[in-house]
Amino acid sequence: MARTAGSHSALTAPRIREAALSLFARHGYAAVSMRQIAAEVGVQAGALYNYIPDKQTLLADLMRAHLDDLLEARAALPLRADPMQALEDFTRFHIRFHAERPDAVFIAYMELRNLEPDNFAQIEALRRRYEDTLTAILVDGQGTGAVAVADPRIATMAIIAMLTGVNTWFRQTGRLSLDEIEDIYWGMTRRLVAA
Amino acid sequence: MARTAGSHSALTAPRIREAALSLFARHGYAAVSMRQIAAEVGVQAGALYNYIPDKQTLLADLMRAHLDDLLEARAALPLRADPMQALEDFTRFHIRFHAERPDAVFIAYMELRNLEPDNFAQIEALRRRYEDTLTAILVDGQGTGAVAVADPRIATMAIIAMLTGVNTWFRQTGRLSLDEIEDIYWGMTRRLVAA
DNA sequence: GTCTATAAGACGATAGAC
DNA sequence: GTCTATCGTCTTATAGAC
Repeated sequence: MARTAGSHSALTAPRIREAALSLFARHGYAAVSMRQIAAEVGVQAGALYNYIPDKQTLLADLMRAHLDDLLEARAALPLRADPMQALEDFTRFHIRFHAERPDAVFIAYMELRNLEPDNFAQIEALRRRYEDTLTAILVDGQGTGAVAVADPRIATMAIIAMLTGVNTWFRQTGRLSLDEIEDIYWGMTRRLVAA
Repeated sequence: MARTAGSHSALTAPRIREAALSLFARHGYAAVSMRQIAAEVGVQAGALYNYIPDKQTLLADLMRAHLDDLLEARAALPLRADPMQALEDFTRFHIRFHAERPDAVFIAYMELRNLEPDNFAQIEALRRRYEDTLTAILVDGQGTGAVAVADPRIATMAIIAMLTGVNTWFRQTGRLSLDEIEDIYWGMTRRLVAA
């Protein structure tokens, strides 16, 4: 990890973000020092300030980048016309996307309270936009009669909490593959909302 | 909040726990200083050490007390013989118990990573015992034919994540009462597992 | 662009007076 | 049982050499 002095900006910036993501997820934003991040990258603490204005901005940028990725990946997914097909696509996409980046997911949820008000409002707005894509599918399904839920907004929160919960126990080396997990959760989601 | 000197042990100990619970939930264990807790209680920082050996023990005790409460309250609930009735009781109990103590619930989940290994193992064992009471209901229901799930352990994690998720958005002043929320979630849980 | 050195202050925890 | 005072260490962030 030791580095020699010189110009490395193109490499150092993403390495700082990776180190911070991993350390924040493992120990929490408040418990991680700039010195720890610098040590992981292989520079001295002062050098970090060539890339980030301060620790708070680093955290907010990591969270914003994660939610931007999520919304972009979601938007790239073709939206099938049949509501139950659209819901299946959402379910599988959500599980897979979140399983692939557990550190970012963990931080985006756990460190909300460490955001200053402006940053908090921005991040929450992005999260809400993602939730709304699921609510839209459920409302559409109610229109066609394929979906029957007491309250689409509550069902949205329930489904997202259920699916994101996979991250609390999923390990690549576990007894179930991600494909199998997707199948099981799609089965539960389908029954949860089907008319 | 100012206090005069003297003997207050019977009052001070629970006040320290309440202050720590509230501050840890709001800002996170690592971000809260002993001086902040002391200020909330109305004593100087040094005085806290008449009641707690150190900050880590304070955190572990709060989490253990919460899970002990949870297991005790669950055990006090009569277990109805019919699996779907037992599941309804579990669903309503879980939502109500968790909605009544959001700070403790938040801490018990968010601060696991700040526990030293011994404390972590203890807390996780308690949590697992609680989860197992739900798995037992589902397995029982599979036996009678009332329940059909692909995997009782996965269904357990899915249901608990879904129900605990209420705490991320529920506010006493919101548009739905806790009774209404219980009804909606019981409807979703029932459909999720019903044969 | 990274280094060393440092400013200015907060941290957990303890000692001894009362 | 709580106070004041303090120890030794750590913190974020900056300044100036190279």
